[in-house]
Amino acid sequence: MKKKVTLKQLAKELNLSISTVSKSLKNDPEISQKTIDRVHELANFYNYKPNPLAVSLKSSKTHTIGVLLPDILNHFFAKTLFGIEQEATKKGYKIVTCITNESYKKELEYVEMLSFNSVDGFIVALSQETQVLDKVDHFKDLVKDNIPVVMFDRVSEEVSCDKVIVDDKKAAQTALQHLIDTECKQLAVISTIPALSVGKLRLEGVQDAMLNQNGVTLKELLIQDPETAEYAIENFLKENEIDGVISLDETAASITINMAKKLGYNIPQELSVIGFADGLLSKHSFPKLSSVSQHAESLGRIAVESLIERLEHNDVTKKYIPKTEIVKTTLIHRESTK
Amino acid sequence: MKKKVTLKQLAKELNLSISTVSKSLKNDPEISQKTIDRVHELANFYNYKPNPLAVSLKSSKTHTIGVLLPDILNHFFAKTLFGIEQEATKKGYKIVTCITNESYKKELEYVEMLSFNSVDGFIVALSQETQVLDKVDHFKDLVKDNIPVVMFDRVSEEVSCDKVIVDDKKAAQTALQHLIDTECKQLAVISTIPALSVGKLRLEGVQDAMLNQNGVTLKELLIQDPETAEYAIENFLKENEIDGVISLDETAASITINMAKKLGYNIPQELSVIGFADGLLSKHSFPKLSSVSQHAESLGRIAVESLIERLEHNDVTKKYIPKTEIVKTTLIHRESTK
DNA sequence: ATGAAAGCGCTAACAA
DNA sequence: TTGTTAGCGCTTTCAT
Repeated sequence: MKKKVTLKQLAKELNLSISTVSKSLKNDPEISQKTIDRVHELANFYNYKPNPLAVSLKSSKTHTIGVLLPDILNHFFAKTLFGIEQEATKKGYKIVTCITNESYKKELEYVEMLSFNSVDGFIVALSQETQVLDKVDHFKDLVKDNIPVVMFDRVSEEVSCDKVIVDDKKAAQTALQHLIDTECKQLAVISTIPALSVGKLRLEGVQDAMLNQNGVTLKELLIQDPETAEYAIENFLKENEIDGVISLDETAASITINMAKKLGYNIPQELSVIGFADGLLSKHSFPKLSSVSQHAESLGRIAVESLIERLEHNDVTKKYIPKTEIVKTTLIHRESTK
Repeated sequence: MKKKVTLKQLAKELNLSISTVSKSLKNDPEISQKTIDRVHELANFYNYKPNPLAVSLKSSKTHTIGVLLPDILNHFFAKTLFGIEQEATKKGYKIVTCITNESYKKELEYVEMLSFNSVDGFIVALSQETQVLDKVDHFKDLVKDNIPVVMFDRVSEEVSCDKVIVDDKKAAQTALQHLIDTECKQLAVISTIPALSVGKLRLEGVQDAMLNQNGVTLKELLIQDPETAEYAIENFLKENEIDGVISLDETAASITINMAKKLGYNIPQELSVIGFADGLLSKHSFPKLSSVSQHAESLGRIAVESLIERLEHNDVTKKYIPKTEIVKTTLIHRESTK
């Protein structure tokens, strides 16, 4: 850690007291312009910057945000992190990034570690295990202690905090409708994330969209263990006559395309595929995947905005009313649908 | 930021002085066992944890590492971050992640921002712009100020610090040899990263490997602007008779496979493709890409180990001798080569 | 065996 | 207009 000029040294060199220097640096009107100028000159000369540790210790603010991500190798969360980092930097905040690796225990540990004087607030996407076990007391505690939390994408109903989500249900409906509009009749929905909140919502959306359809059938393939996805999808395609697939996650989408090609399907003429994907796979698959974009970067940006809003303008006298922002999805028509 | 029990409060409740409590918590032998026990009991009861800000202010150590990454959307760096985060957490360090977005200016700003009392050391992969401009004074300054820096993957010769790299040159040779061993005669090397240090090394490796070959030809396609890659590669494949491609980066590899299929090539029977790739694309392409794995996670882990070694055991009396670790690559034979 | 006091660098109420 | 002082929470030296 680099040691630098302190107020003390400036004060000594200028024959002033520390507090005068401190005030001058803030252009306090009770200091004479002449002194202010002298101080600024020397401060610039030494490239003085206040020691953030001391400022934090004094003010009980770290200007740091704790970011909890389930999986950085997932392109969606990588994009999200990108958005978070950009926006946080722009607003003068640092971020401490923690990767929970889908583990409840790690998530808990990180929250405990950071909540003690390390960060001003949290931005979180819940780990899979946390969602499955539905144990969110660690976040409830934060809220109780008045530490702002913003959840995004993978959220929990039970925690009363700001949330930023995508309208997964509606997006799934739109995607399914797109298949139907392009003359697909024998549909299938494939998911490798049936346990996640977003996975459930998307599935619901698909099921809802089927309610008012005539002459269209829907089969479901829900895969619990992603390791077995390739095998499961290949078999599924062999054993069922399908002309349109909606994949609820990027892995499912990518494997579906590849297996379909392997089995000799012509895409999209014989089989349309549409997927939820914000990643590279949709762009680099062949044919390129038509997909529902979740605007990951925006999600991250908005999460930061909400958090900083709470951090800097939270009126303690008022009742805390959590708000949920819903980011619109976009249907991107590429080459895998008609 | 959560406020918690302080030494002061414990001291008051126990009718002891602050310093006695502090010492007890450290099991200082000059304190009676009885007192030590009393203190520990109350401390546990309140789940006391020392305020990291105060400790840092006092010790001039933050136990935080600044991580500078050019691009988090690049799967290689995401993996690298994963390794860094894991190892750092294991060793009790936090990381502050900054994404330079391949920009020299952002890199410079981040270094300035973090080097003042925010982090103990840096782990860096240089931004593309920094490498192109070859402006690395900001890192030289850090080294001069005795702030440990570890560079990985994208490194600079001019900065005398620890480095962790992959033997890109040798890896490229091995990859090319693999093509030759499997009867490819009309080779091509394709790159979308000719400006990066790693891009250059890999190209050199390929060129070197050609020196002793008979009856084998090599064509080169170096693409400066990734946006044009698709078009460039498609044309290149149309206009040249090629039976083996080595792609120096994942984008090139993925596009090559897709364009080749589009043009009706049978992979790997008519055209073998091997690439540098640590990402999803190699696993999700079809056929699956044979590739050189760079062991991104290990790279990250080793970088953290080196840095912490410097941080905690650096003997200031000794001369600083920077060391470079070379991580072995592995050839992963999947389906795109014979 | 325990405690007082100084100091890390800063802010801010109060004094001069 | 400038300076003194106390305090944020902790460590550590030096009394007691």
